[in-house]
Amino acid sequence: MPKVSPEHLRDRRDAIVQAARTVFAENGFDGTSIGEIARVAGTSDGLIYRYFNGKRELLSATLESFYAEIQAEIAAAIAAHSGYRAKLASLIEQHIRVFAEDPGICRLFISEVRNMEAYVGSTAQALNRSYTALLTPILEVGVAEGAIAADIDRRLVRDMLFGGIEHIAWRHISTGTVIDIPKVASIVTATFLGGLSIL
Amino acid sequence: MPKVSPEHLRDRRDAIVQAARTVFAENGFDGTSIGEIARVAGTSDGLIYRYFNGKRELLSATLESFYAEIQAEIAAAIAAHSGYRAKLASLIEQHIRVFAEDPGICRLFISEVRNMEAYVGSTAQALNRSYTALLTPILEVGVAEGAIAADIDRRLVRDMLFGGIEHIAWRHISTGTVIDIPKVASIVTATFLGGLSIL
Amino acid sequence: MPKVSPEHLRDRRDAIVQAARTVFAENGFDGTSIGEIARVAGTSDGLIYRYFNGKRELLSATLESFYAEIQAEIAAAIAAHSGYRAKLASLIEQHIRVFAEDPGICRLFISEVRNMEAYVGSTAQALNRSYTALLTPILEVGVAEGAIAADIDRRLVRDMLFGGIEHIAWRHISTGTVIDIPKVASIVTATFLGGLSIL
Amino acid sequence: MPKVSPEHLRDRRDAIVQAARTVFAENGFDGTSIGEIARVAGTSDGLIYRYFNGKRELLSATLESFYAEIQAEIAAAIAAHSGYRAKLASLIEQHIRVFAEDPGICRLFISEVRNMEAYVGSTAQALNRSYTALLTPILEVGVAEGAIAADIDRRLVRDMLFGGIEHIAWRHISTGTVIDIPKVASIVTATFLGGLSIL
DNA sequence: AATGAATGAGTTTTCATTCAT
DNA sequence: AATGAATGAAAACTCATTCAT
Repeated sequence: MPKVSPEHLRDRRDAIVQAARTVFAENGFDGTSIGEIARVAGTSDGLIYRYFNGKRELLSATLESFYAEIQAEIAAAIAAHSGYRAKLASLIEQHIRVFAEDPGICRLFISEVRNMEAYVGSTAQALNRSYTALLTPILEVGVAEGAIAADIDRRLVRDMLFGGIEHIAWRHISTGTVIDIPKVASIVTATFLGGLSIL
Repeated sequence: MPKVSPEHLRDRRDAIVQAARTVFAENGFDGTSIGEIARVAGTSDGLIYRYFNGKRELLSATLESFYAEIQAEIAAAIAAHSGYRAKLASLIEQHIRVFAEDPGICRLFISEVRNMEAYVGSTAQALNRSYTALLTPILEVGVAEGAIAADIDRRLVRDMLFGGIEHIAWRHISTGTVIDIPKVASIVTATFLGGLSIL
Repeated sequence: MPKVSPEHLRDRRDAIVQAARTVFAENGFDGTSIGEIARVAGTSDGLIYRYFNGKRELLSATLESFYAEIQAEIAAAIAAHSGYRAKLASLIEQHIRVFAEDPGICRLFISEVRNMEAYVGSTAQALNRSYTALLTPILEVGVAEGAIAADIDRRLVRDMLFGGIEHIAWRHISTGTVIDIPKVASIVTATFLGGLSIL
Repeated sequence: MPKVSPEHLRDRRDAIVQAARTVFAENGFDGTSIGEIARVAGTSDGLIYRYFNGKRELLSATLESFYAEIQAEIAAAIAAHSGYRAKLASLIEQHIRVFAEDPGICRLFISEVRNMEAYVGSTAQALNRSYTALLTPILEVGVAEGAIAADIDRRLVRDMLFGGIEHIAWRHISTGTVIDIPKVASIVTATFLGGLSIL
């Protein structure tokens, strides 16, 4: 008979992850101390080590939580549209929105995650793969529609698209200018639609 | 009559910058200690502070050295071609090459520099701006040729292009796969040529 | 239910302050390293920063502990006598005794505290003010008794008295000669009684 | 045949001492770096070590220069008056003036010199002794005049007088209030005249 | 004589992590 | 399960001093 209910444990864990997300986003990985996270989460330093095997693992969990949150959301948005063009437009707009609305995580991802010692094979990488893989079925629809060449390099497109958006978002974050999401989304969409099309 | 020849000073400085470039590239900014750089440069910790006002300034100098090295090179490559399409293809190929050939700096730039507290207005930003600005005149040629719409958002294109390439390069770096530069360059070029074209 | 008893915490803190008192007194503020204090206190460097926000604050705590110790003692001695002359004599003798018996702190106070960047408004200043203020009511008694002019500059007297004693004590400390407390006290007392008297 | 004239050497030395005086007075002993003194003196770090065997010795030279400057001055002022009372008044006023006009050195002396490891037997001590010894002949005049008891403890009086003035001056320095020299001097003088007198 | 580059020891401070309670 | 005291290993940075030039 556990003194503490599983729900309680789950809540504790969530509280820690939530706190970590806030603080990591604000100060970056190296700029964040476990103590600060504990303070924000309302727990003790030590407890964090019961739930996570160190700072790095907590970062993974943080990103996992972030991706879990956005991925379903974006998948739904894509599913709500039909046709290659509309789906692509939807993905681009949603993705820009995510970066624009949570610059902290955006920054965290850019500056820390890619750098993770063991990025290859890491949870973070898997999550990112899974996330960017949202693009693949859209491309398949495009191929099926005959709008895109069948032999297109899917991963290359993925990189171009997400990398481009990342830079755009980052520029706005770092200069502090507001991003006009629909407008930017439509330009990016048009560029890629044009670039990928079979003439 | 200086006691130590200017060449000597210059060499020392270069050695430090070179060492910093290596170590920063390997371990990132926070992951690098001045002591490690000193060790690699064959100097003492203290001396580094004679040449640079702290770690941050050393990072700036490192990036400066990197950009100085590549910028002229790429500018020359672009100048060697005429016509919007050829120039753009040249820029893209050269840029991919840079990232592919110096993954360490690539990673450093991605993971640290963007994050610099004072990125806006920093040396690093200025250098990067100056570097990516290589694209602008090419776009102007495209506009002049009537291939690109005159009201195109230059900065957006810049972000899309360099961001996309960064991601492509990063994927190869992080997965350890060799990048087929000419092939990737041609795909990227084709995509952008298509995407930017006035139909 | 704290994991560590409050007594333990208190003891730790006291041990650190005690150690600091010893080492500061021996080597002065700048001449003392946190590491040395930690060694003497039997703790680690890091722990000291849990109890005090840096070296300066530890110095404050050290002086606080010192003043707390002597002030009540001297106040009691003064209260035990009646009449302006007897009270003044008592204060002077006790003060000389303090300096003579704890030359280290005496030296610390003279050489470091006065110099504290933010002496004005600092804890140290407040403590010292509170301590030297022991003289004021005695002077009031003297005025009431008609022995001292009512318009006497109390602060000036305070400075003359405590400054004079400080020098006397210091000379003995620095030359290593034993101070004959009753004798010196009686001379100083006589001088001030004479000097302050209304003829 | 020296390339550099003795005058030049002397000037160099003086420039260094002068610079040291300024900087030490401003920042204290530990707060001053040789480099800073060299910068102010317009020389190199290394040269200072040709003239002085280290920082400590430079401090000694600095104080020596200071005392040499004021001692003759005060001695002259005393000699200009006759009679025990007038001479004492003159000494007190001049001494207060010195402290009030050069708070930096005052602070330096208080905070650093007394603390010198080898204070006893040090140059600094000798200088201070020689300086405060200006009081002794005045007391002898007082004894000769029958105004002061012959068996008075000269050193005790010395300490009381100079210590008292030091505190008064320090209070004004640290609180930033202007000291009314003639007024303070007259009060101090009156107090000591009263206190030392044979009734 | 003069320089100032070079050293390297020393300092304060921070923090991930552990573990007794 | 939870705490938070305790550790100890860095790490950035400073500076007195030396010495080649």
